[in-house]
Amino acid sequence: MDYKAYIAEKLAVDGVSPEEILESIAVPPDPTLGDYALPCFKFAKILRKSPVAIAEELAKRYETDEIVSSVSAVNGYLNFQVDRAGLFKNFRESFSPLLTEEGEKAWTGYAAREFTKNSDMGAKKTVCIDYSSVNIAKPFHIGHLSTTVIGGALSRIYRFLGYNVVGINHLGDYGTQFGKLISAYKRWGNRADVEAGGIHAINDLYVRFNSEATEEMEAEAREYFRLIENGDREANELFETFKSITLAYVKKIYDRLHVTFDSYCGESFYIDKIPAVIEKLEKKGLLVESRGAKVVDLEEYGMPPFIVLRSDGASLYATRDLAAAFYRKETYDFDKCLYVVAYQQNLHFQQLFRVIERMGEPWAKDLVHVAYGMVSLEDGAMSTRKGKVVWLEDVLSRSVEKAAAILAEKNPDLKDREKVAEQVGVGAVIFGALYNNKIKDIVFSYDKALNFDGETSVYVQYTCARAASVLDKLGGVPFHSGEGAQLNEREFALVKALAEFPDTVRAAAVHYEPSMIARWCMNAAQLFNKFYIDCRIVNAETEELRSLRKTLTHIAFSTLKKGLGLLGIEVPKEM
RNA sequence: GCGCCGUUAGCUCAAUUGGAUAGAGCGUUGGUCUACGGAACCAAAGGCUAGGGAUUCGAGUUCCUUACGGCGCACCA
Repeated sequence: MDYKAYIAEKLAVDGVSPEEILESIAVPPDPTLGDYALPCFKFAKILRKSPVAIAEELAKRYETDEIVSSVSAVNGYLNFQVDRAGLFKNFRESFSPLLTEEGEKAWTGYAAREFTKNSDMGAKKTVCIDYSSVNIAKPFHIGHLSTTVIGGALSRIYRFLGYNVVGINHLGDYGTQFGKLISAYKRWGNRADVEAGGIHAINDLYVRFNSEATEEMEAEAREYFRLIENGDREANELFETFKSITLAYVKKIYDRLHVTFDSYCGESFYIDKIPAVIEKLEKKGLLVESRGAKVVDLEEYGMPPFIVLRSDGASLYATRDLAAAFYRKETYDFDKCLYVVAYQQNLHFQQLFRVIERMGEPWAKDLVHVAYGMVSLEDGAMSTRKGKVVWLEDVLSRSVEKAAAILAEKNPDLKDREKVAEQVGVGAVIFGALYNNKIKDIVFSYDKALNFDGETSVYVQYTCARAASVLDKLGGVPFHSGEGAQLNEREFALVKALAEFPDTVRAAAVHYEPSMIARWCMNAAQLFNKFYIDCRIVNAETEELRSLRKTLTHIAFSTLKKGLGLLGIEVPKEM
């Protein structure tokens, strides 16, 4: 039920289009004013009457019914009160798949009726999401968290909306740093140490190379990189070893964060696809020589030139991104391609998109840089070389340890304690990374990352555990039919918040902003707790009330669980 | 120097396309347990939305400007 559309349909203002009326309908800040409102100020000029008079006149003309129960004019606003029984009926109807099916099946049914129809989103459209994009031979530090969890959340959100999602991990697997690594390995490393020490042993070799490198060693590194490129067997075997160690390592982290990828095509994958792109650029006459390099001029956009080939003829990161964009368009025929990369690279992506636009590709408009803020430490920027770095695995394990300790104290008899500690501890880290607008910079501190108080996933999970516990006790109580329900303030507020779930999911997708879902979870959980404190559920005064509240509790539990699930956070039944 | 982004309560942050009295959490102070999980709930205090100007019936939100902070600006990724 779209209340705004329903209200707008019954309103007519001379000289104002129905669309404009619909667009103007808003939600009042204070629910006691009404559920929806039409500000009449902008009509004043057209009608040459005061907004107050217009609102009063419209109020007089509007006929209330079983859907909109009352209308009032207040200070130039036309306020509408929705009939509560009717609201509950609609609410119950839209969430009905959750009452008849279980688990994923229920949500498939829900998505089919809520998202797929009457919408230009979803259905059969493909969205590519480039995120996480780890570097081979480098451990996962706290700076990689945002792209991974934002990208992971967007993947789930778009999939829920009915899109075909292609998650791409654009591996950093190409460049002279791998020559350096091989050089360092040959100098100081051996197979046994690397296999035992894993990714950190490899990283140590790389760090050592950088701190001790001489002219001669640099030359050697360049030679090793050349060997990799030319297909030298030993060099490539070594590289593959480093790659497989890295992938096995990040896989464990991805499992804990609940993110998955459909493609691990990294930079090296695009090397042989570069010539075709260069040719295309040349055909369009876009490639010009400047200071020995081949560039695309972007002066008309007020941007520095986009360097395609270095003066020695080698490709750059940007070249590979260009080739990757074409490859993805050809392979997946995406409707949208997202790059979840820190705002540091704003200019790079603006340039990339403009170059593709200048090449005459209409899909240039479908490329989106989903930029997010940077992470620093309390004493300044992170630096791998100076050892000023926070590894994600340490953050996760400390958070899980803390969760385990609290569980041991609060719920010593809990079964699956380890599993629950993992869900709570990892959840808190993910939620912390997704709760604020993504563009905000983050100063990392363990205090904040491991915070379980206040606006955290732990609060939402606890809310769910309470709800689940109540639902257990309600066993055979049937769900409410939806007819003639009387709602008190607490119930009404909760219903309204839960009913906003689909709009929130859509908005999160439109704005590429998972925090909107995190905020929704928090708000809904708060309202559930208020409801829970004030309203008896198991021992409700009447059968009717008991089934009404069970229905509310069930939908609240399921939706909160789904909301957190979209963010990559699991919900234990008990904690 | 040029460009992009940010600045909201003591702290960390919210605030649909411009809408009514700018909201949460943490911290502080004071309350609520013989009802379903106190990791909870209720209440109080706390604001010239960085400064100035403009547009508008109306601006935290749009435009201009200043300050402060972050990021970027030719062969790194």
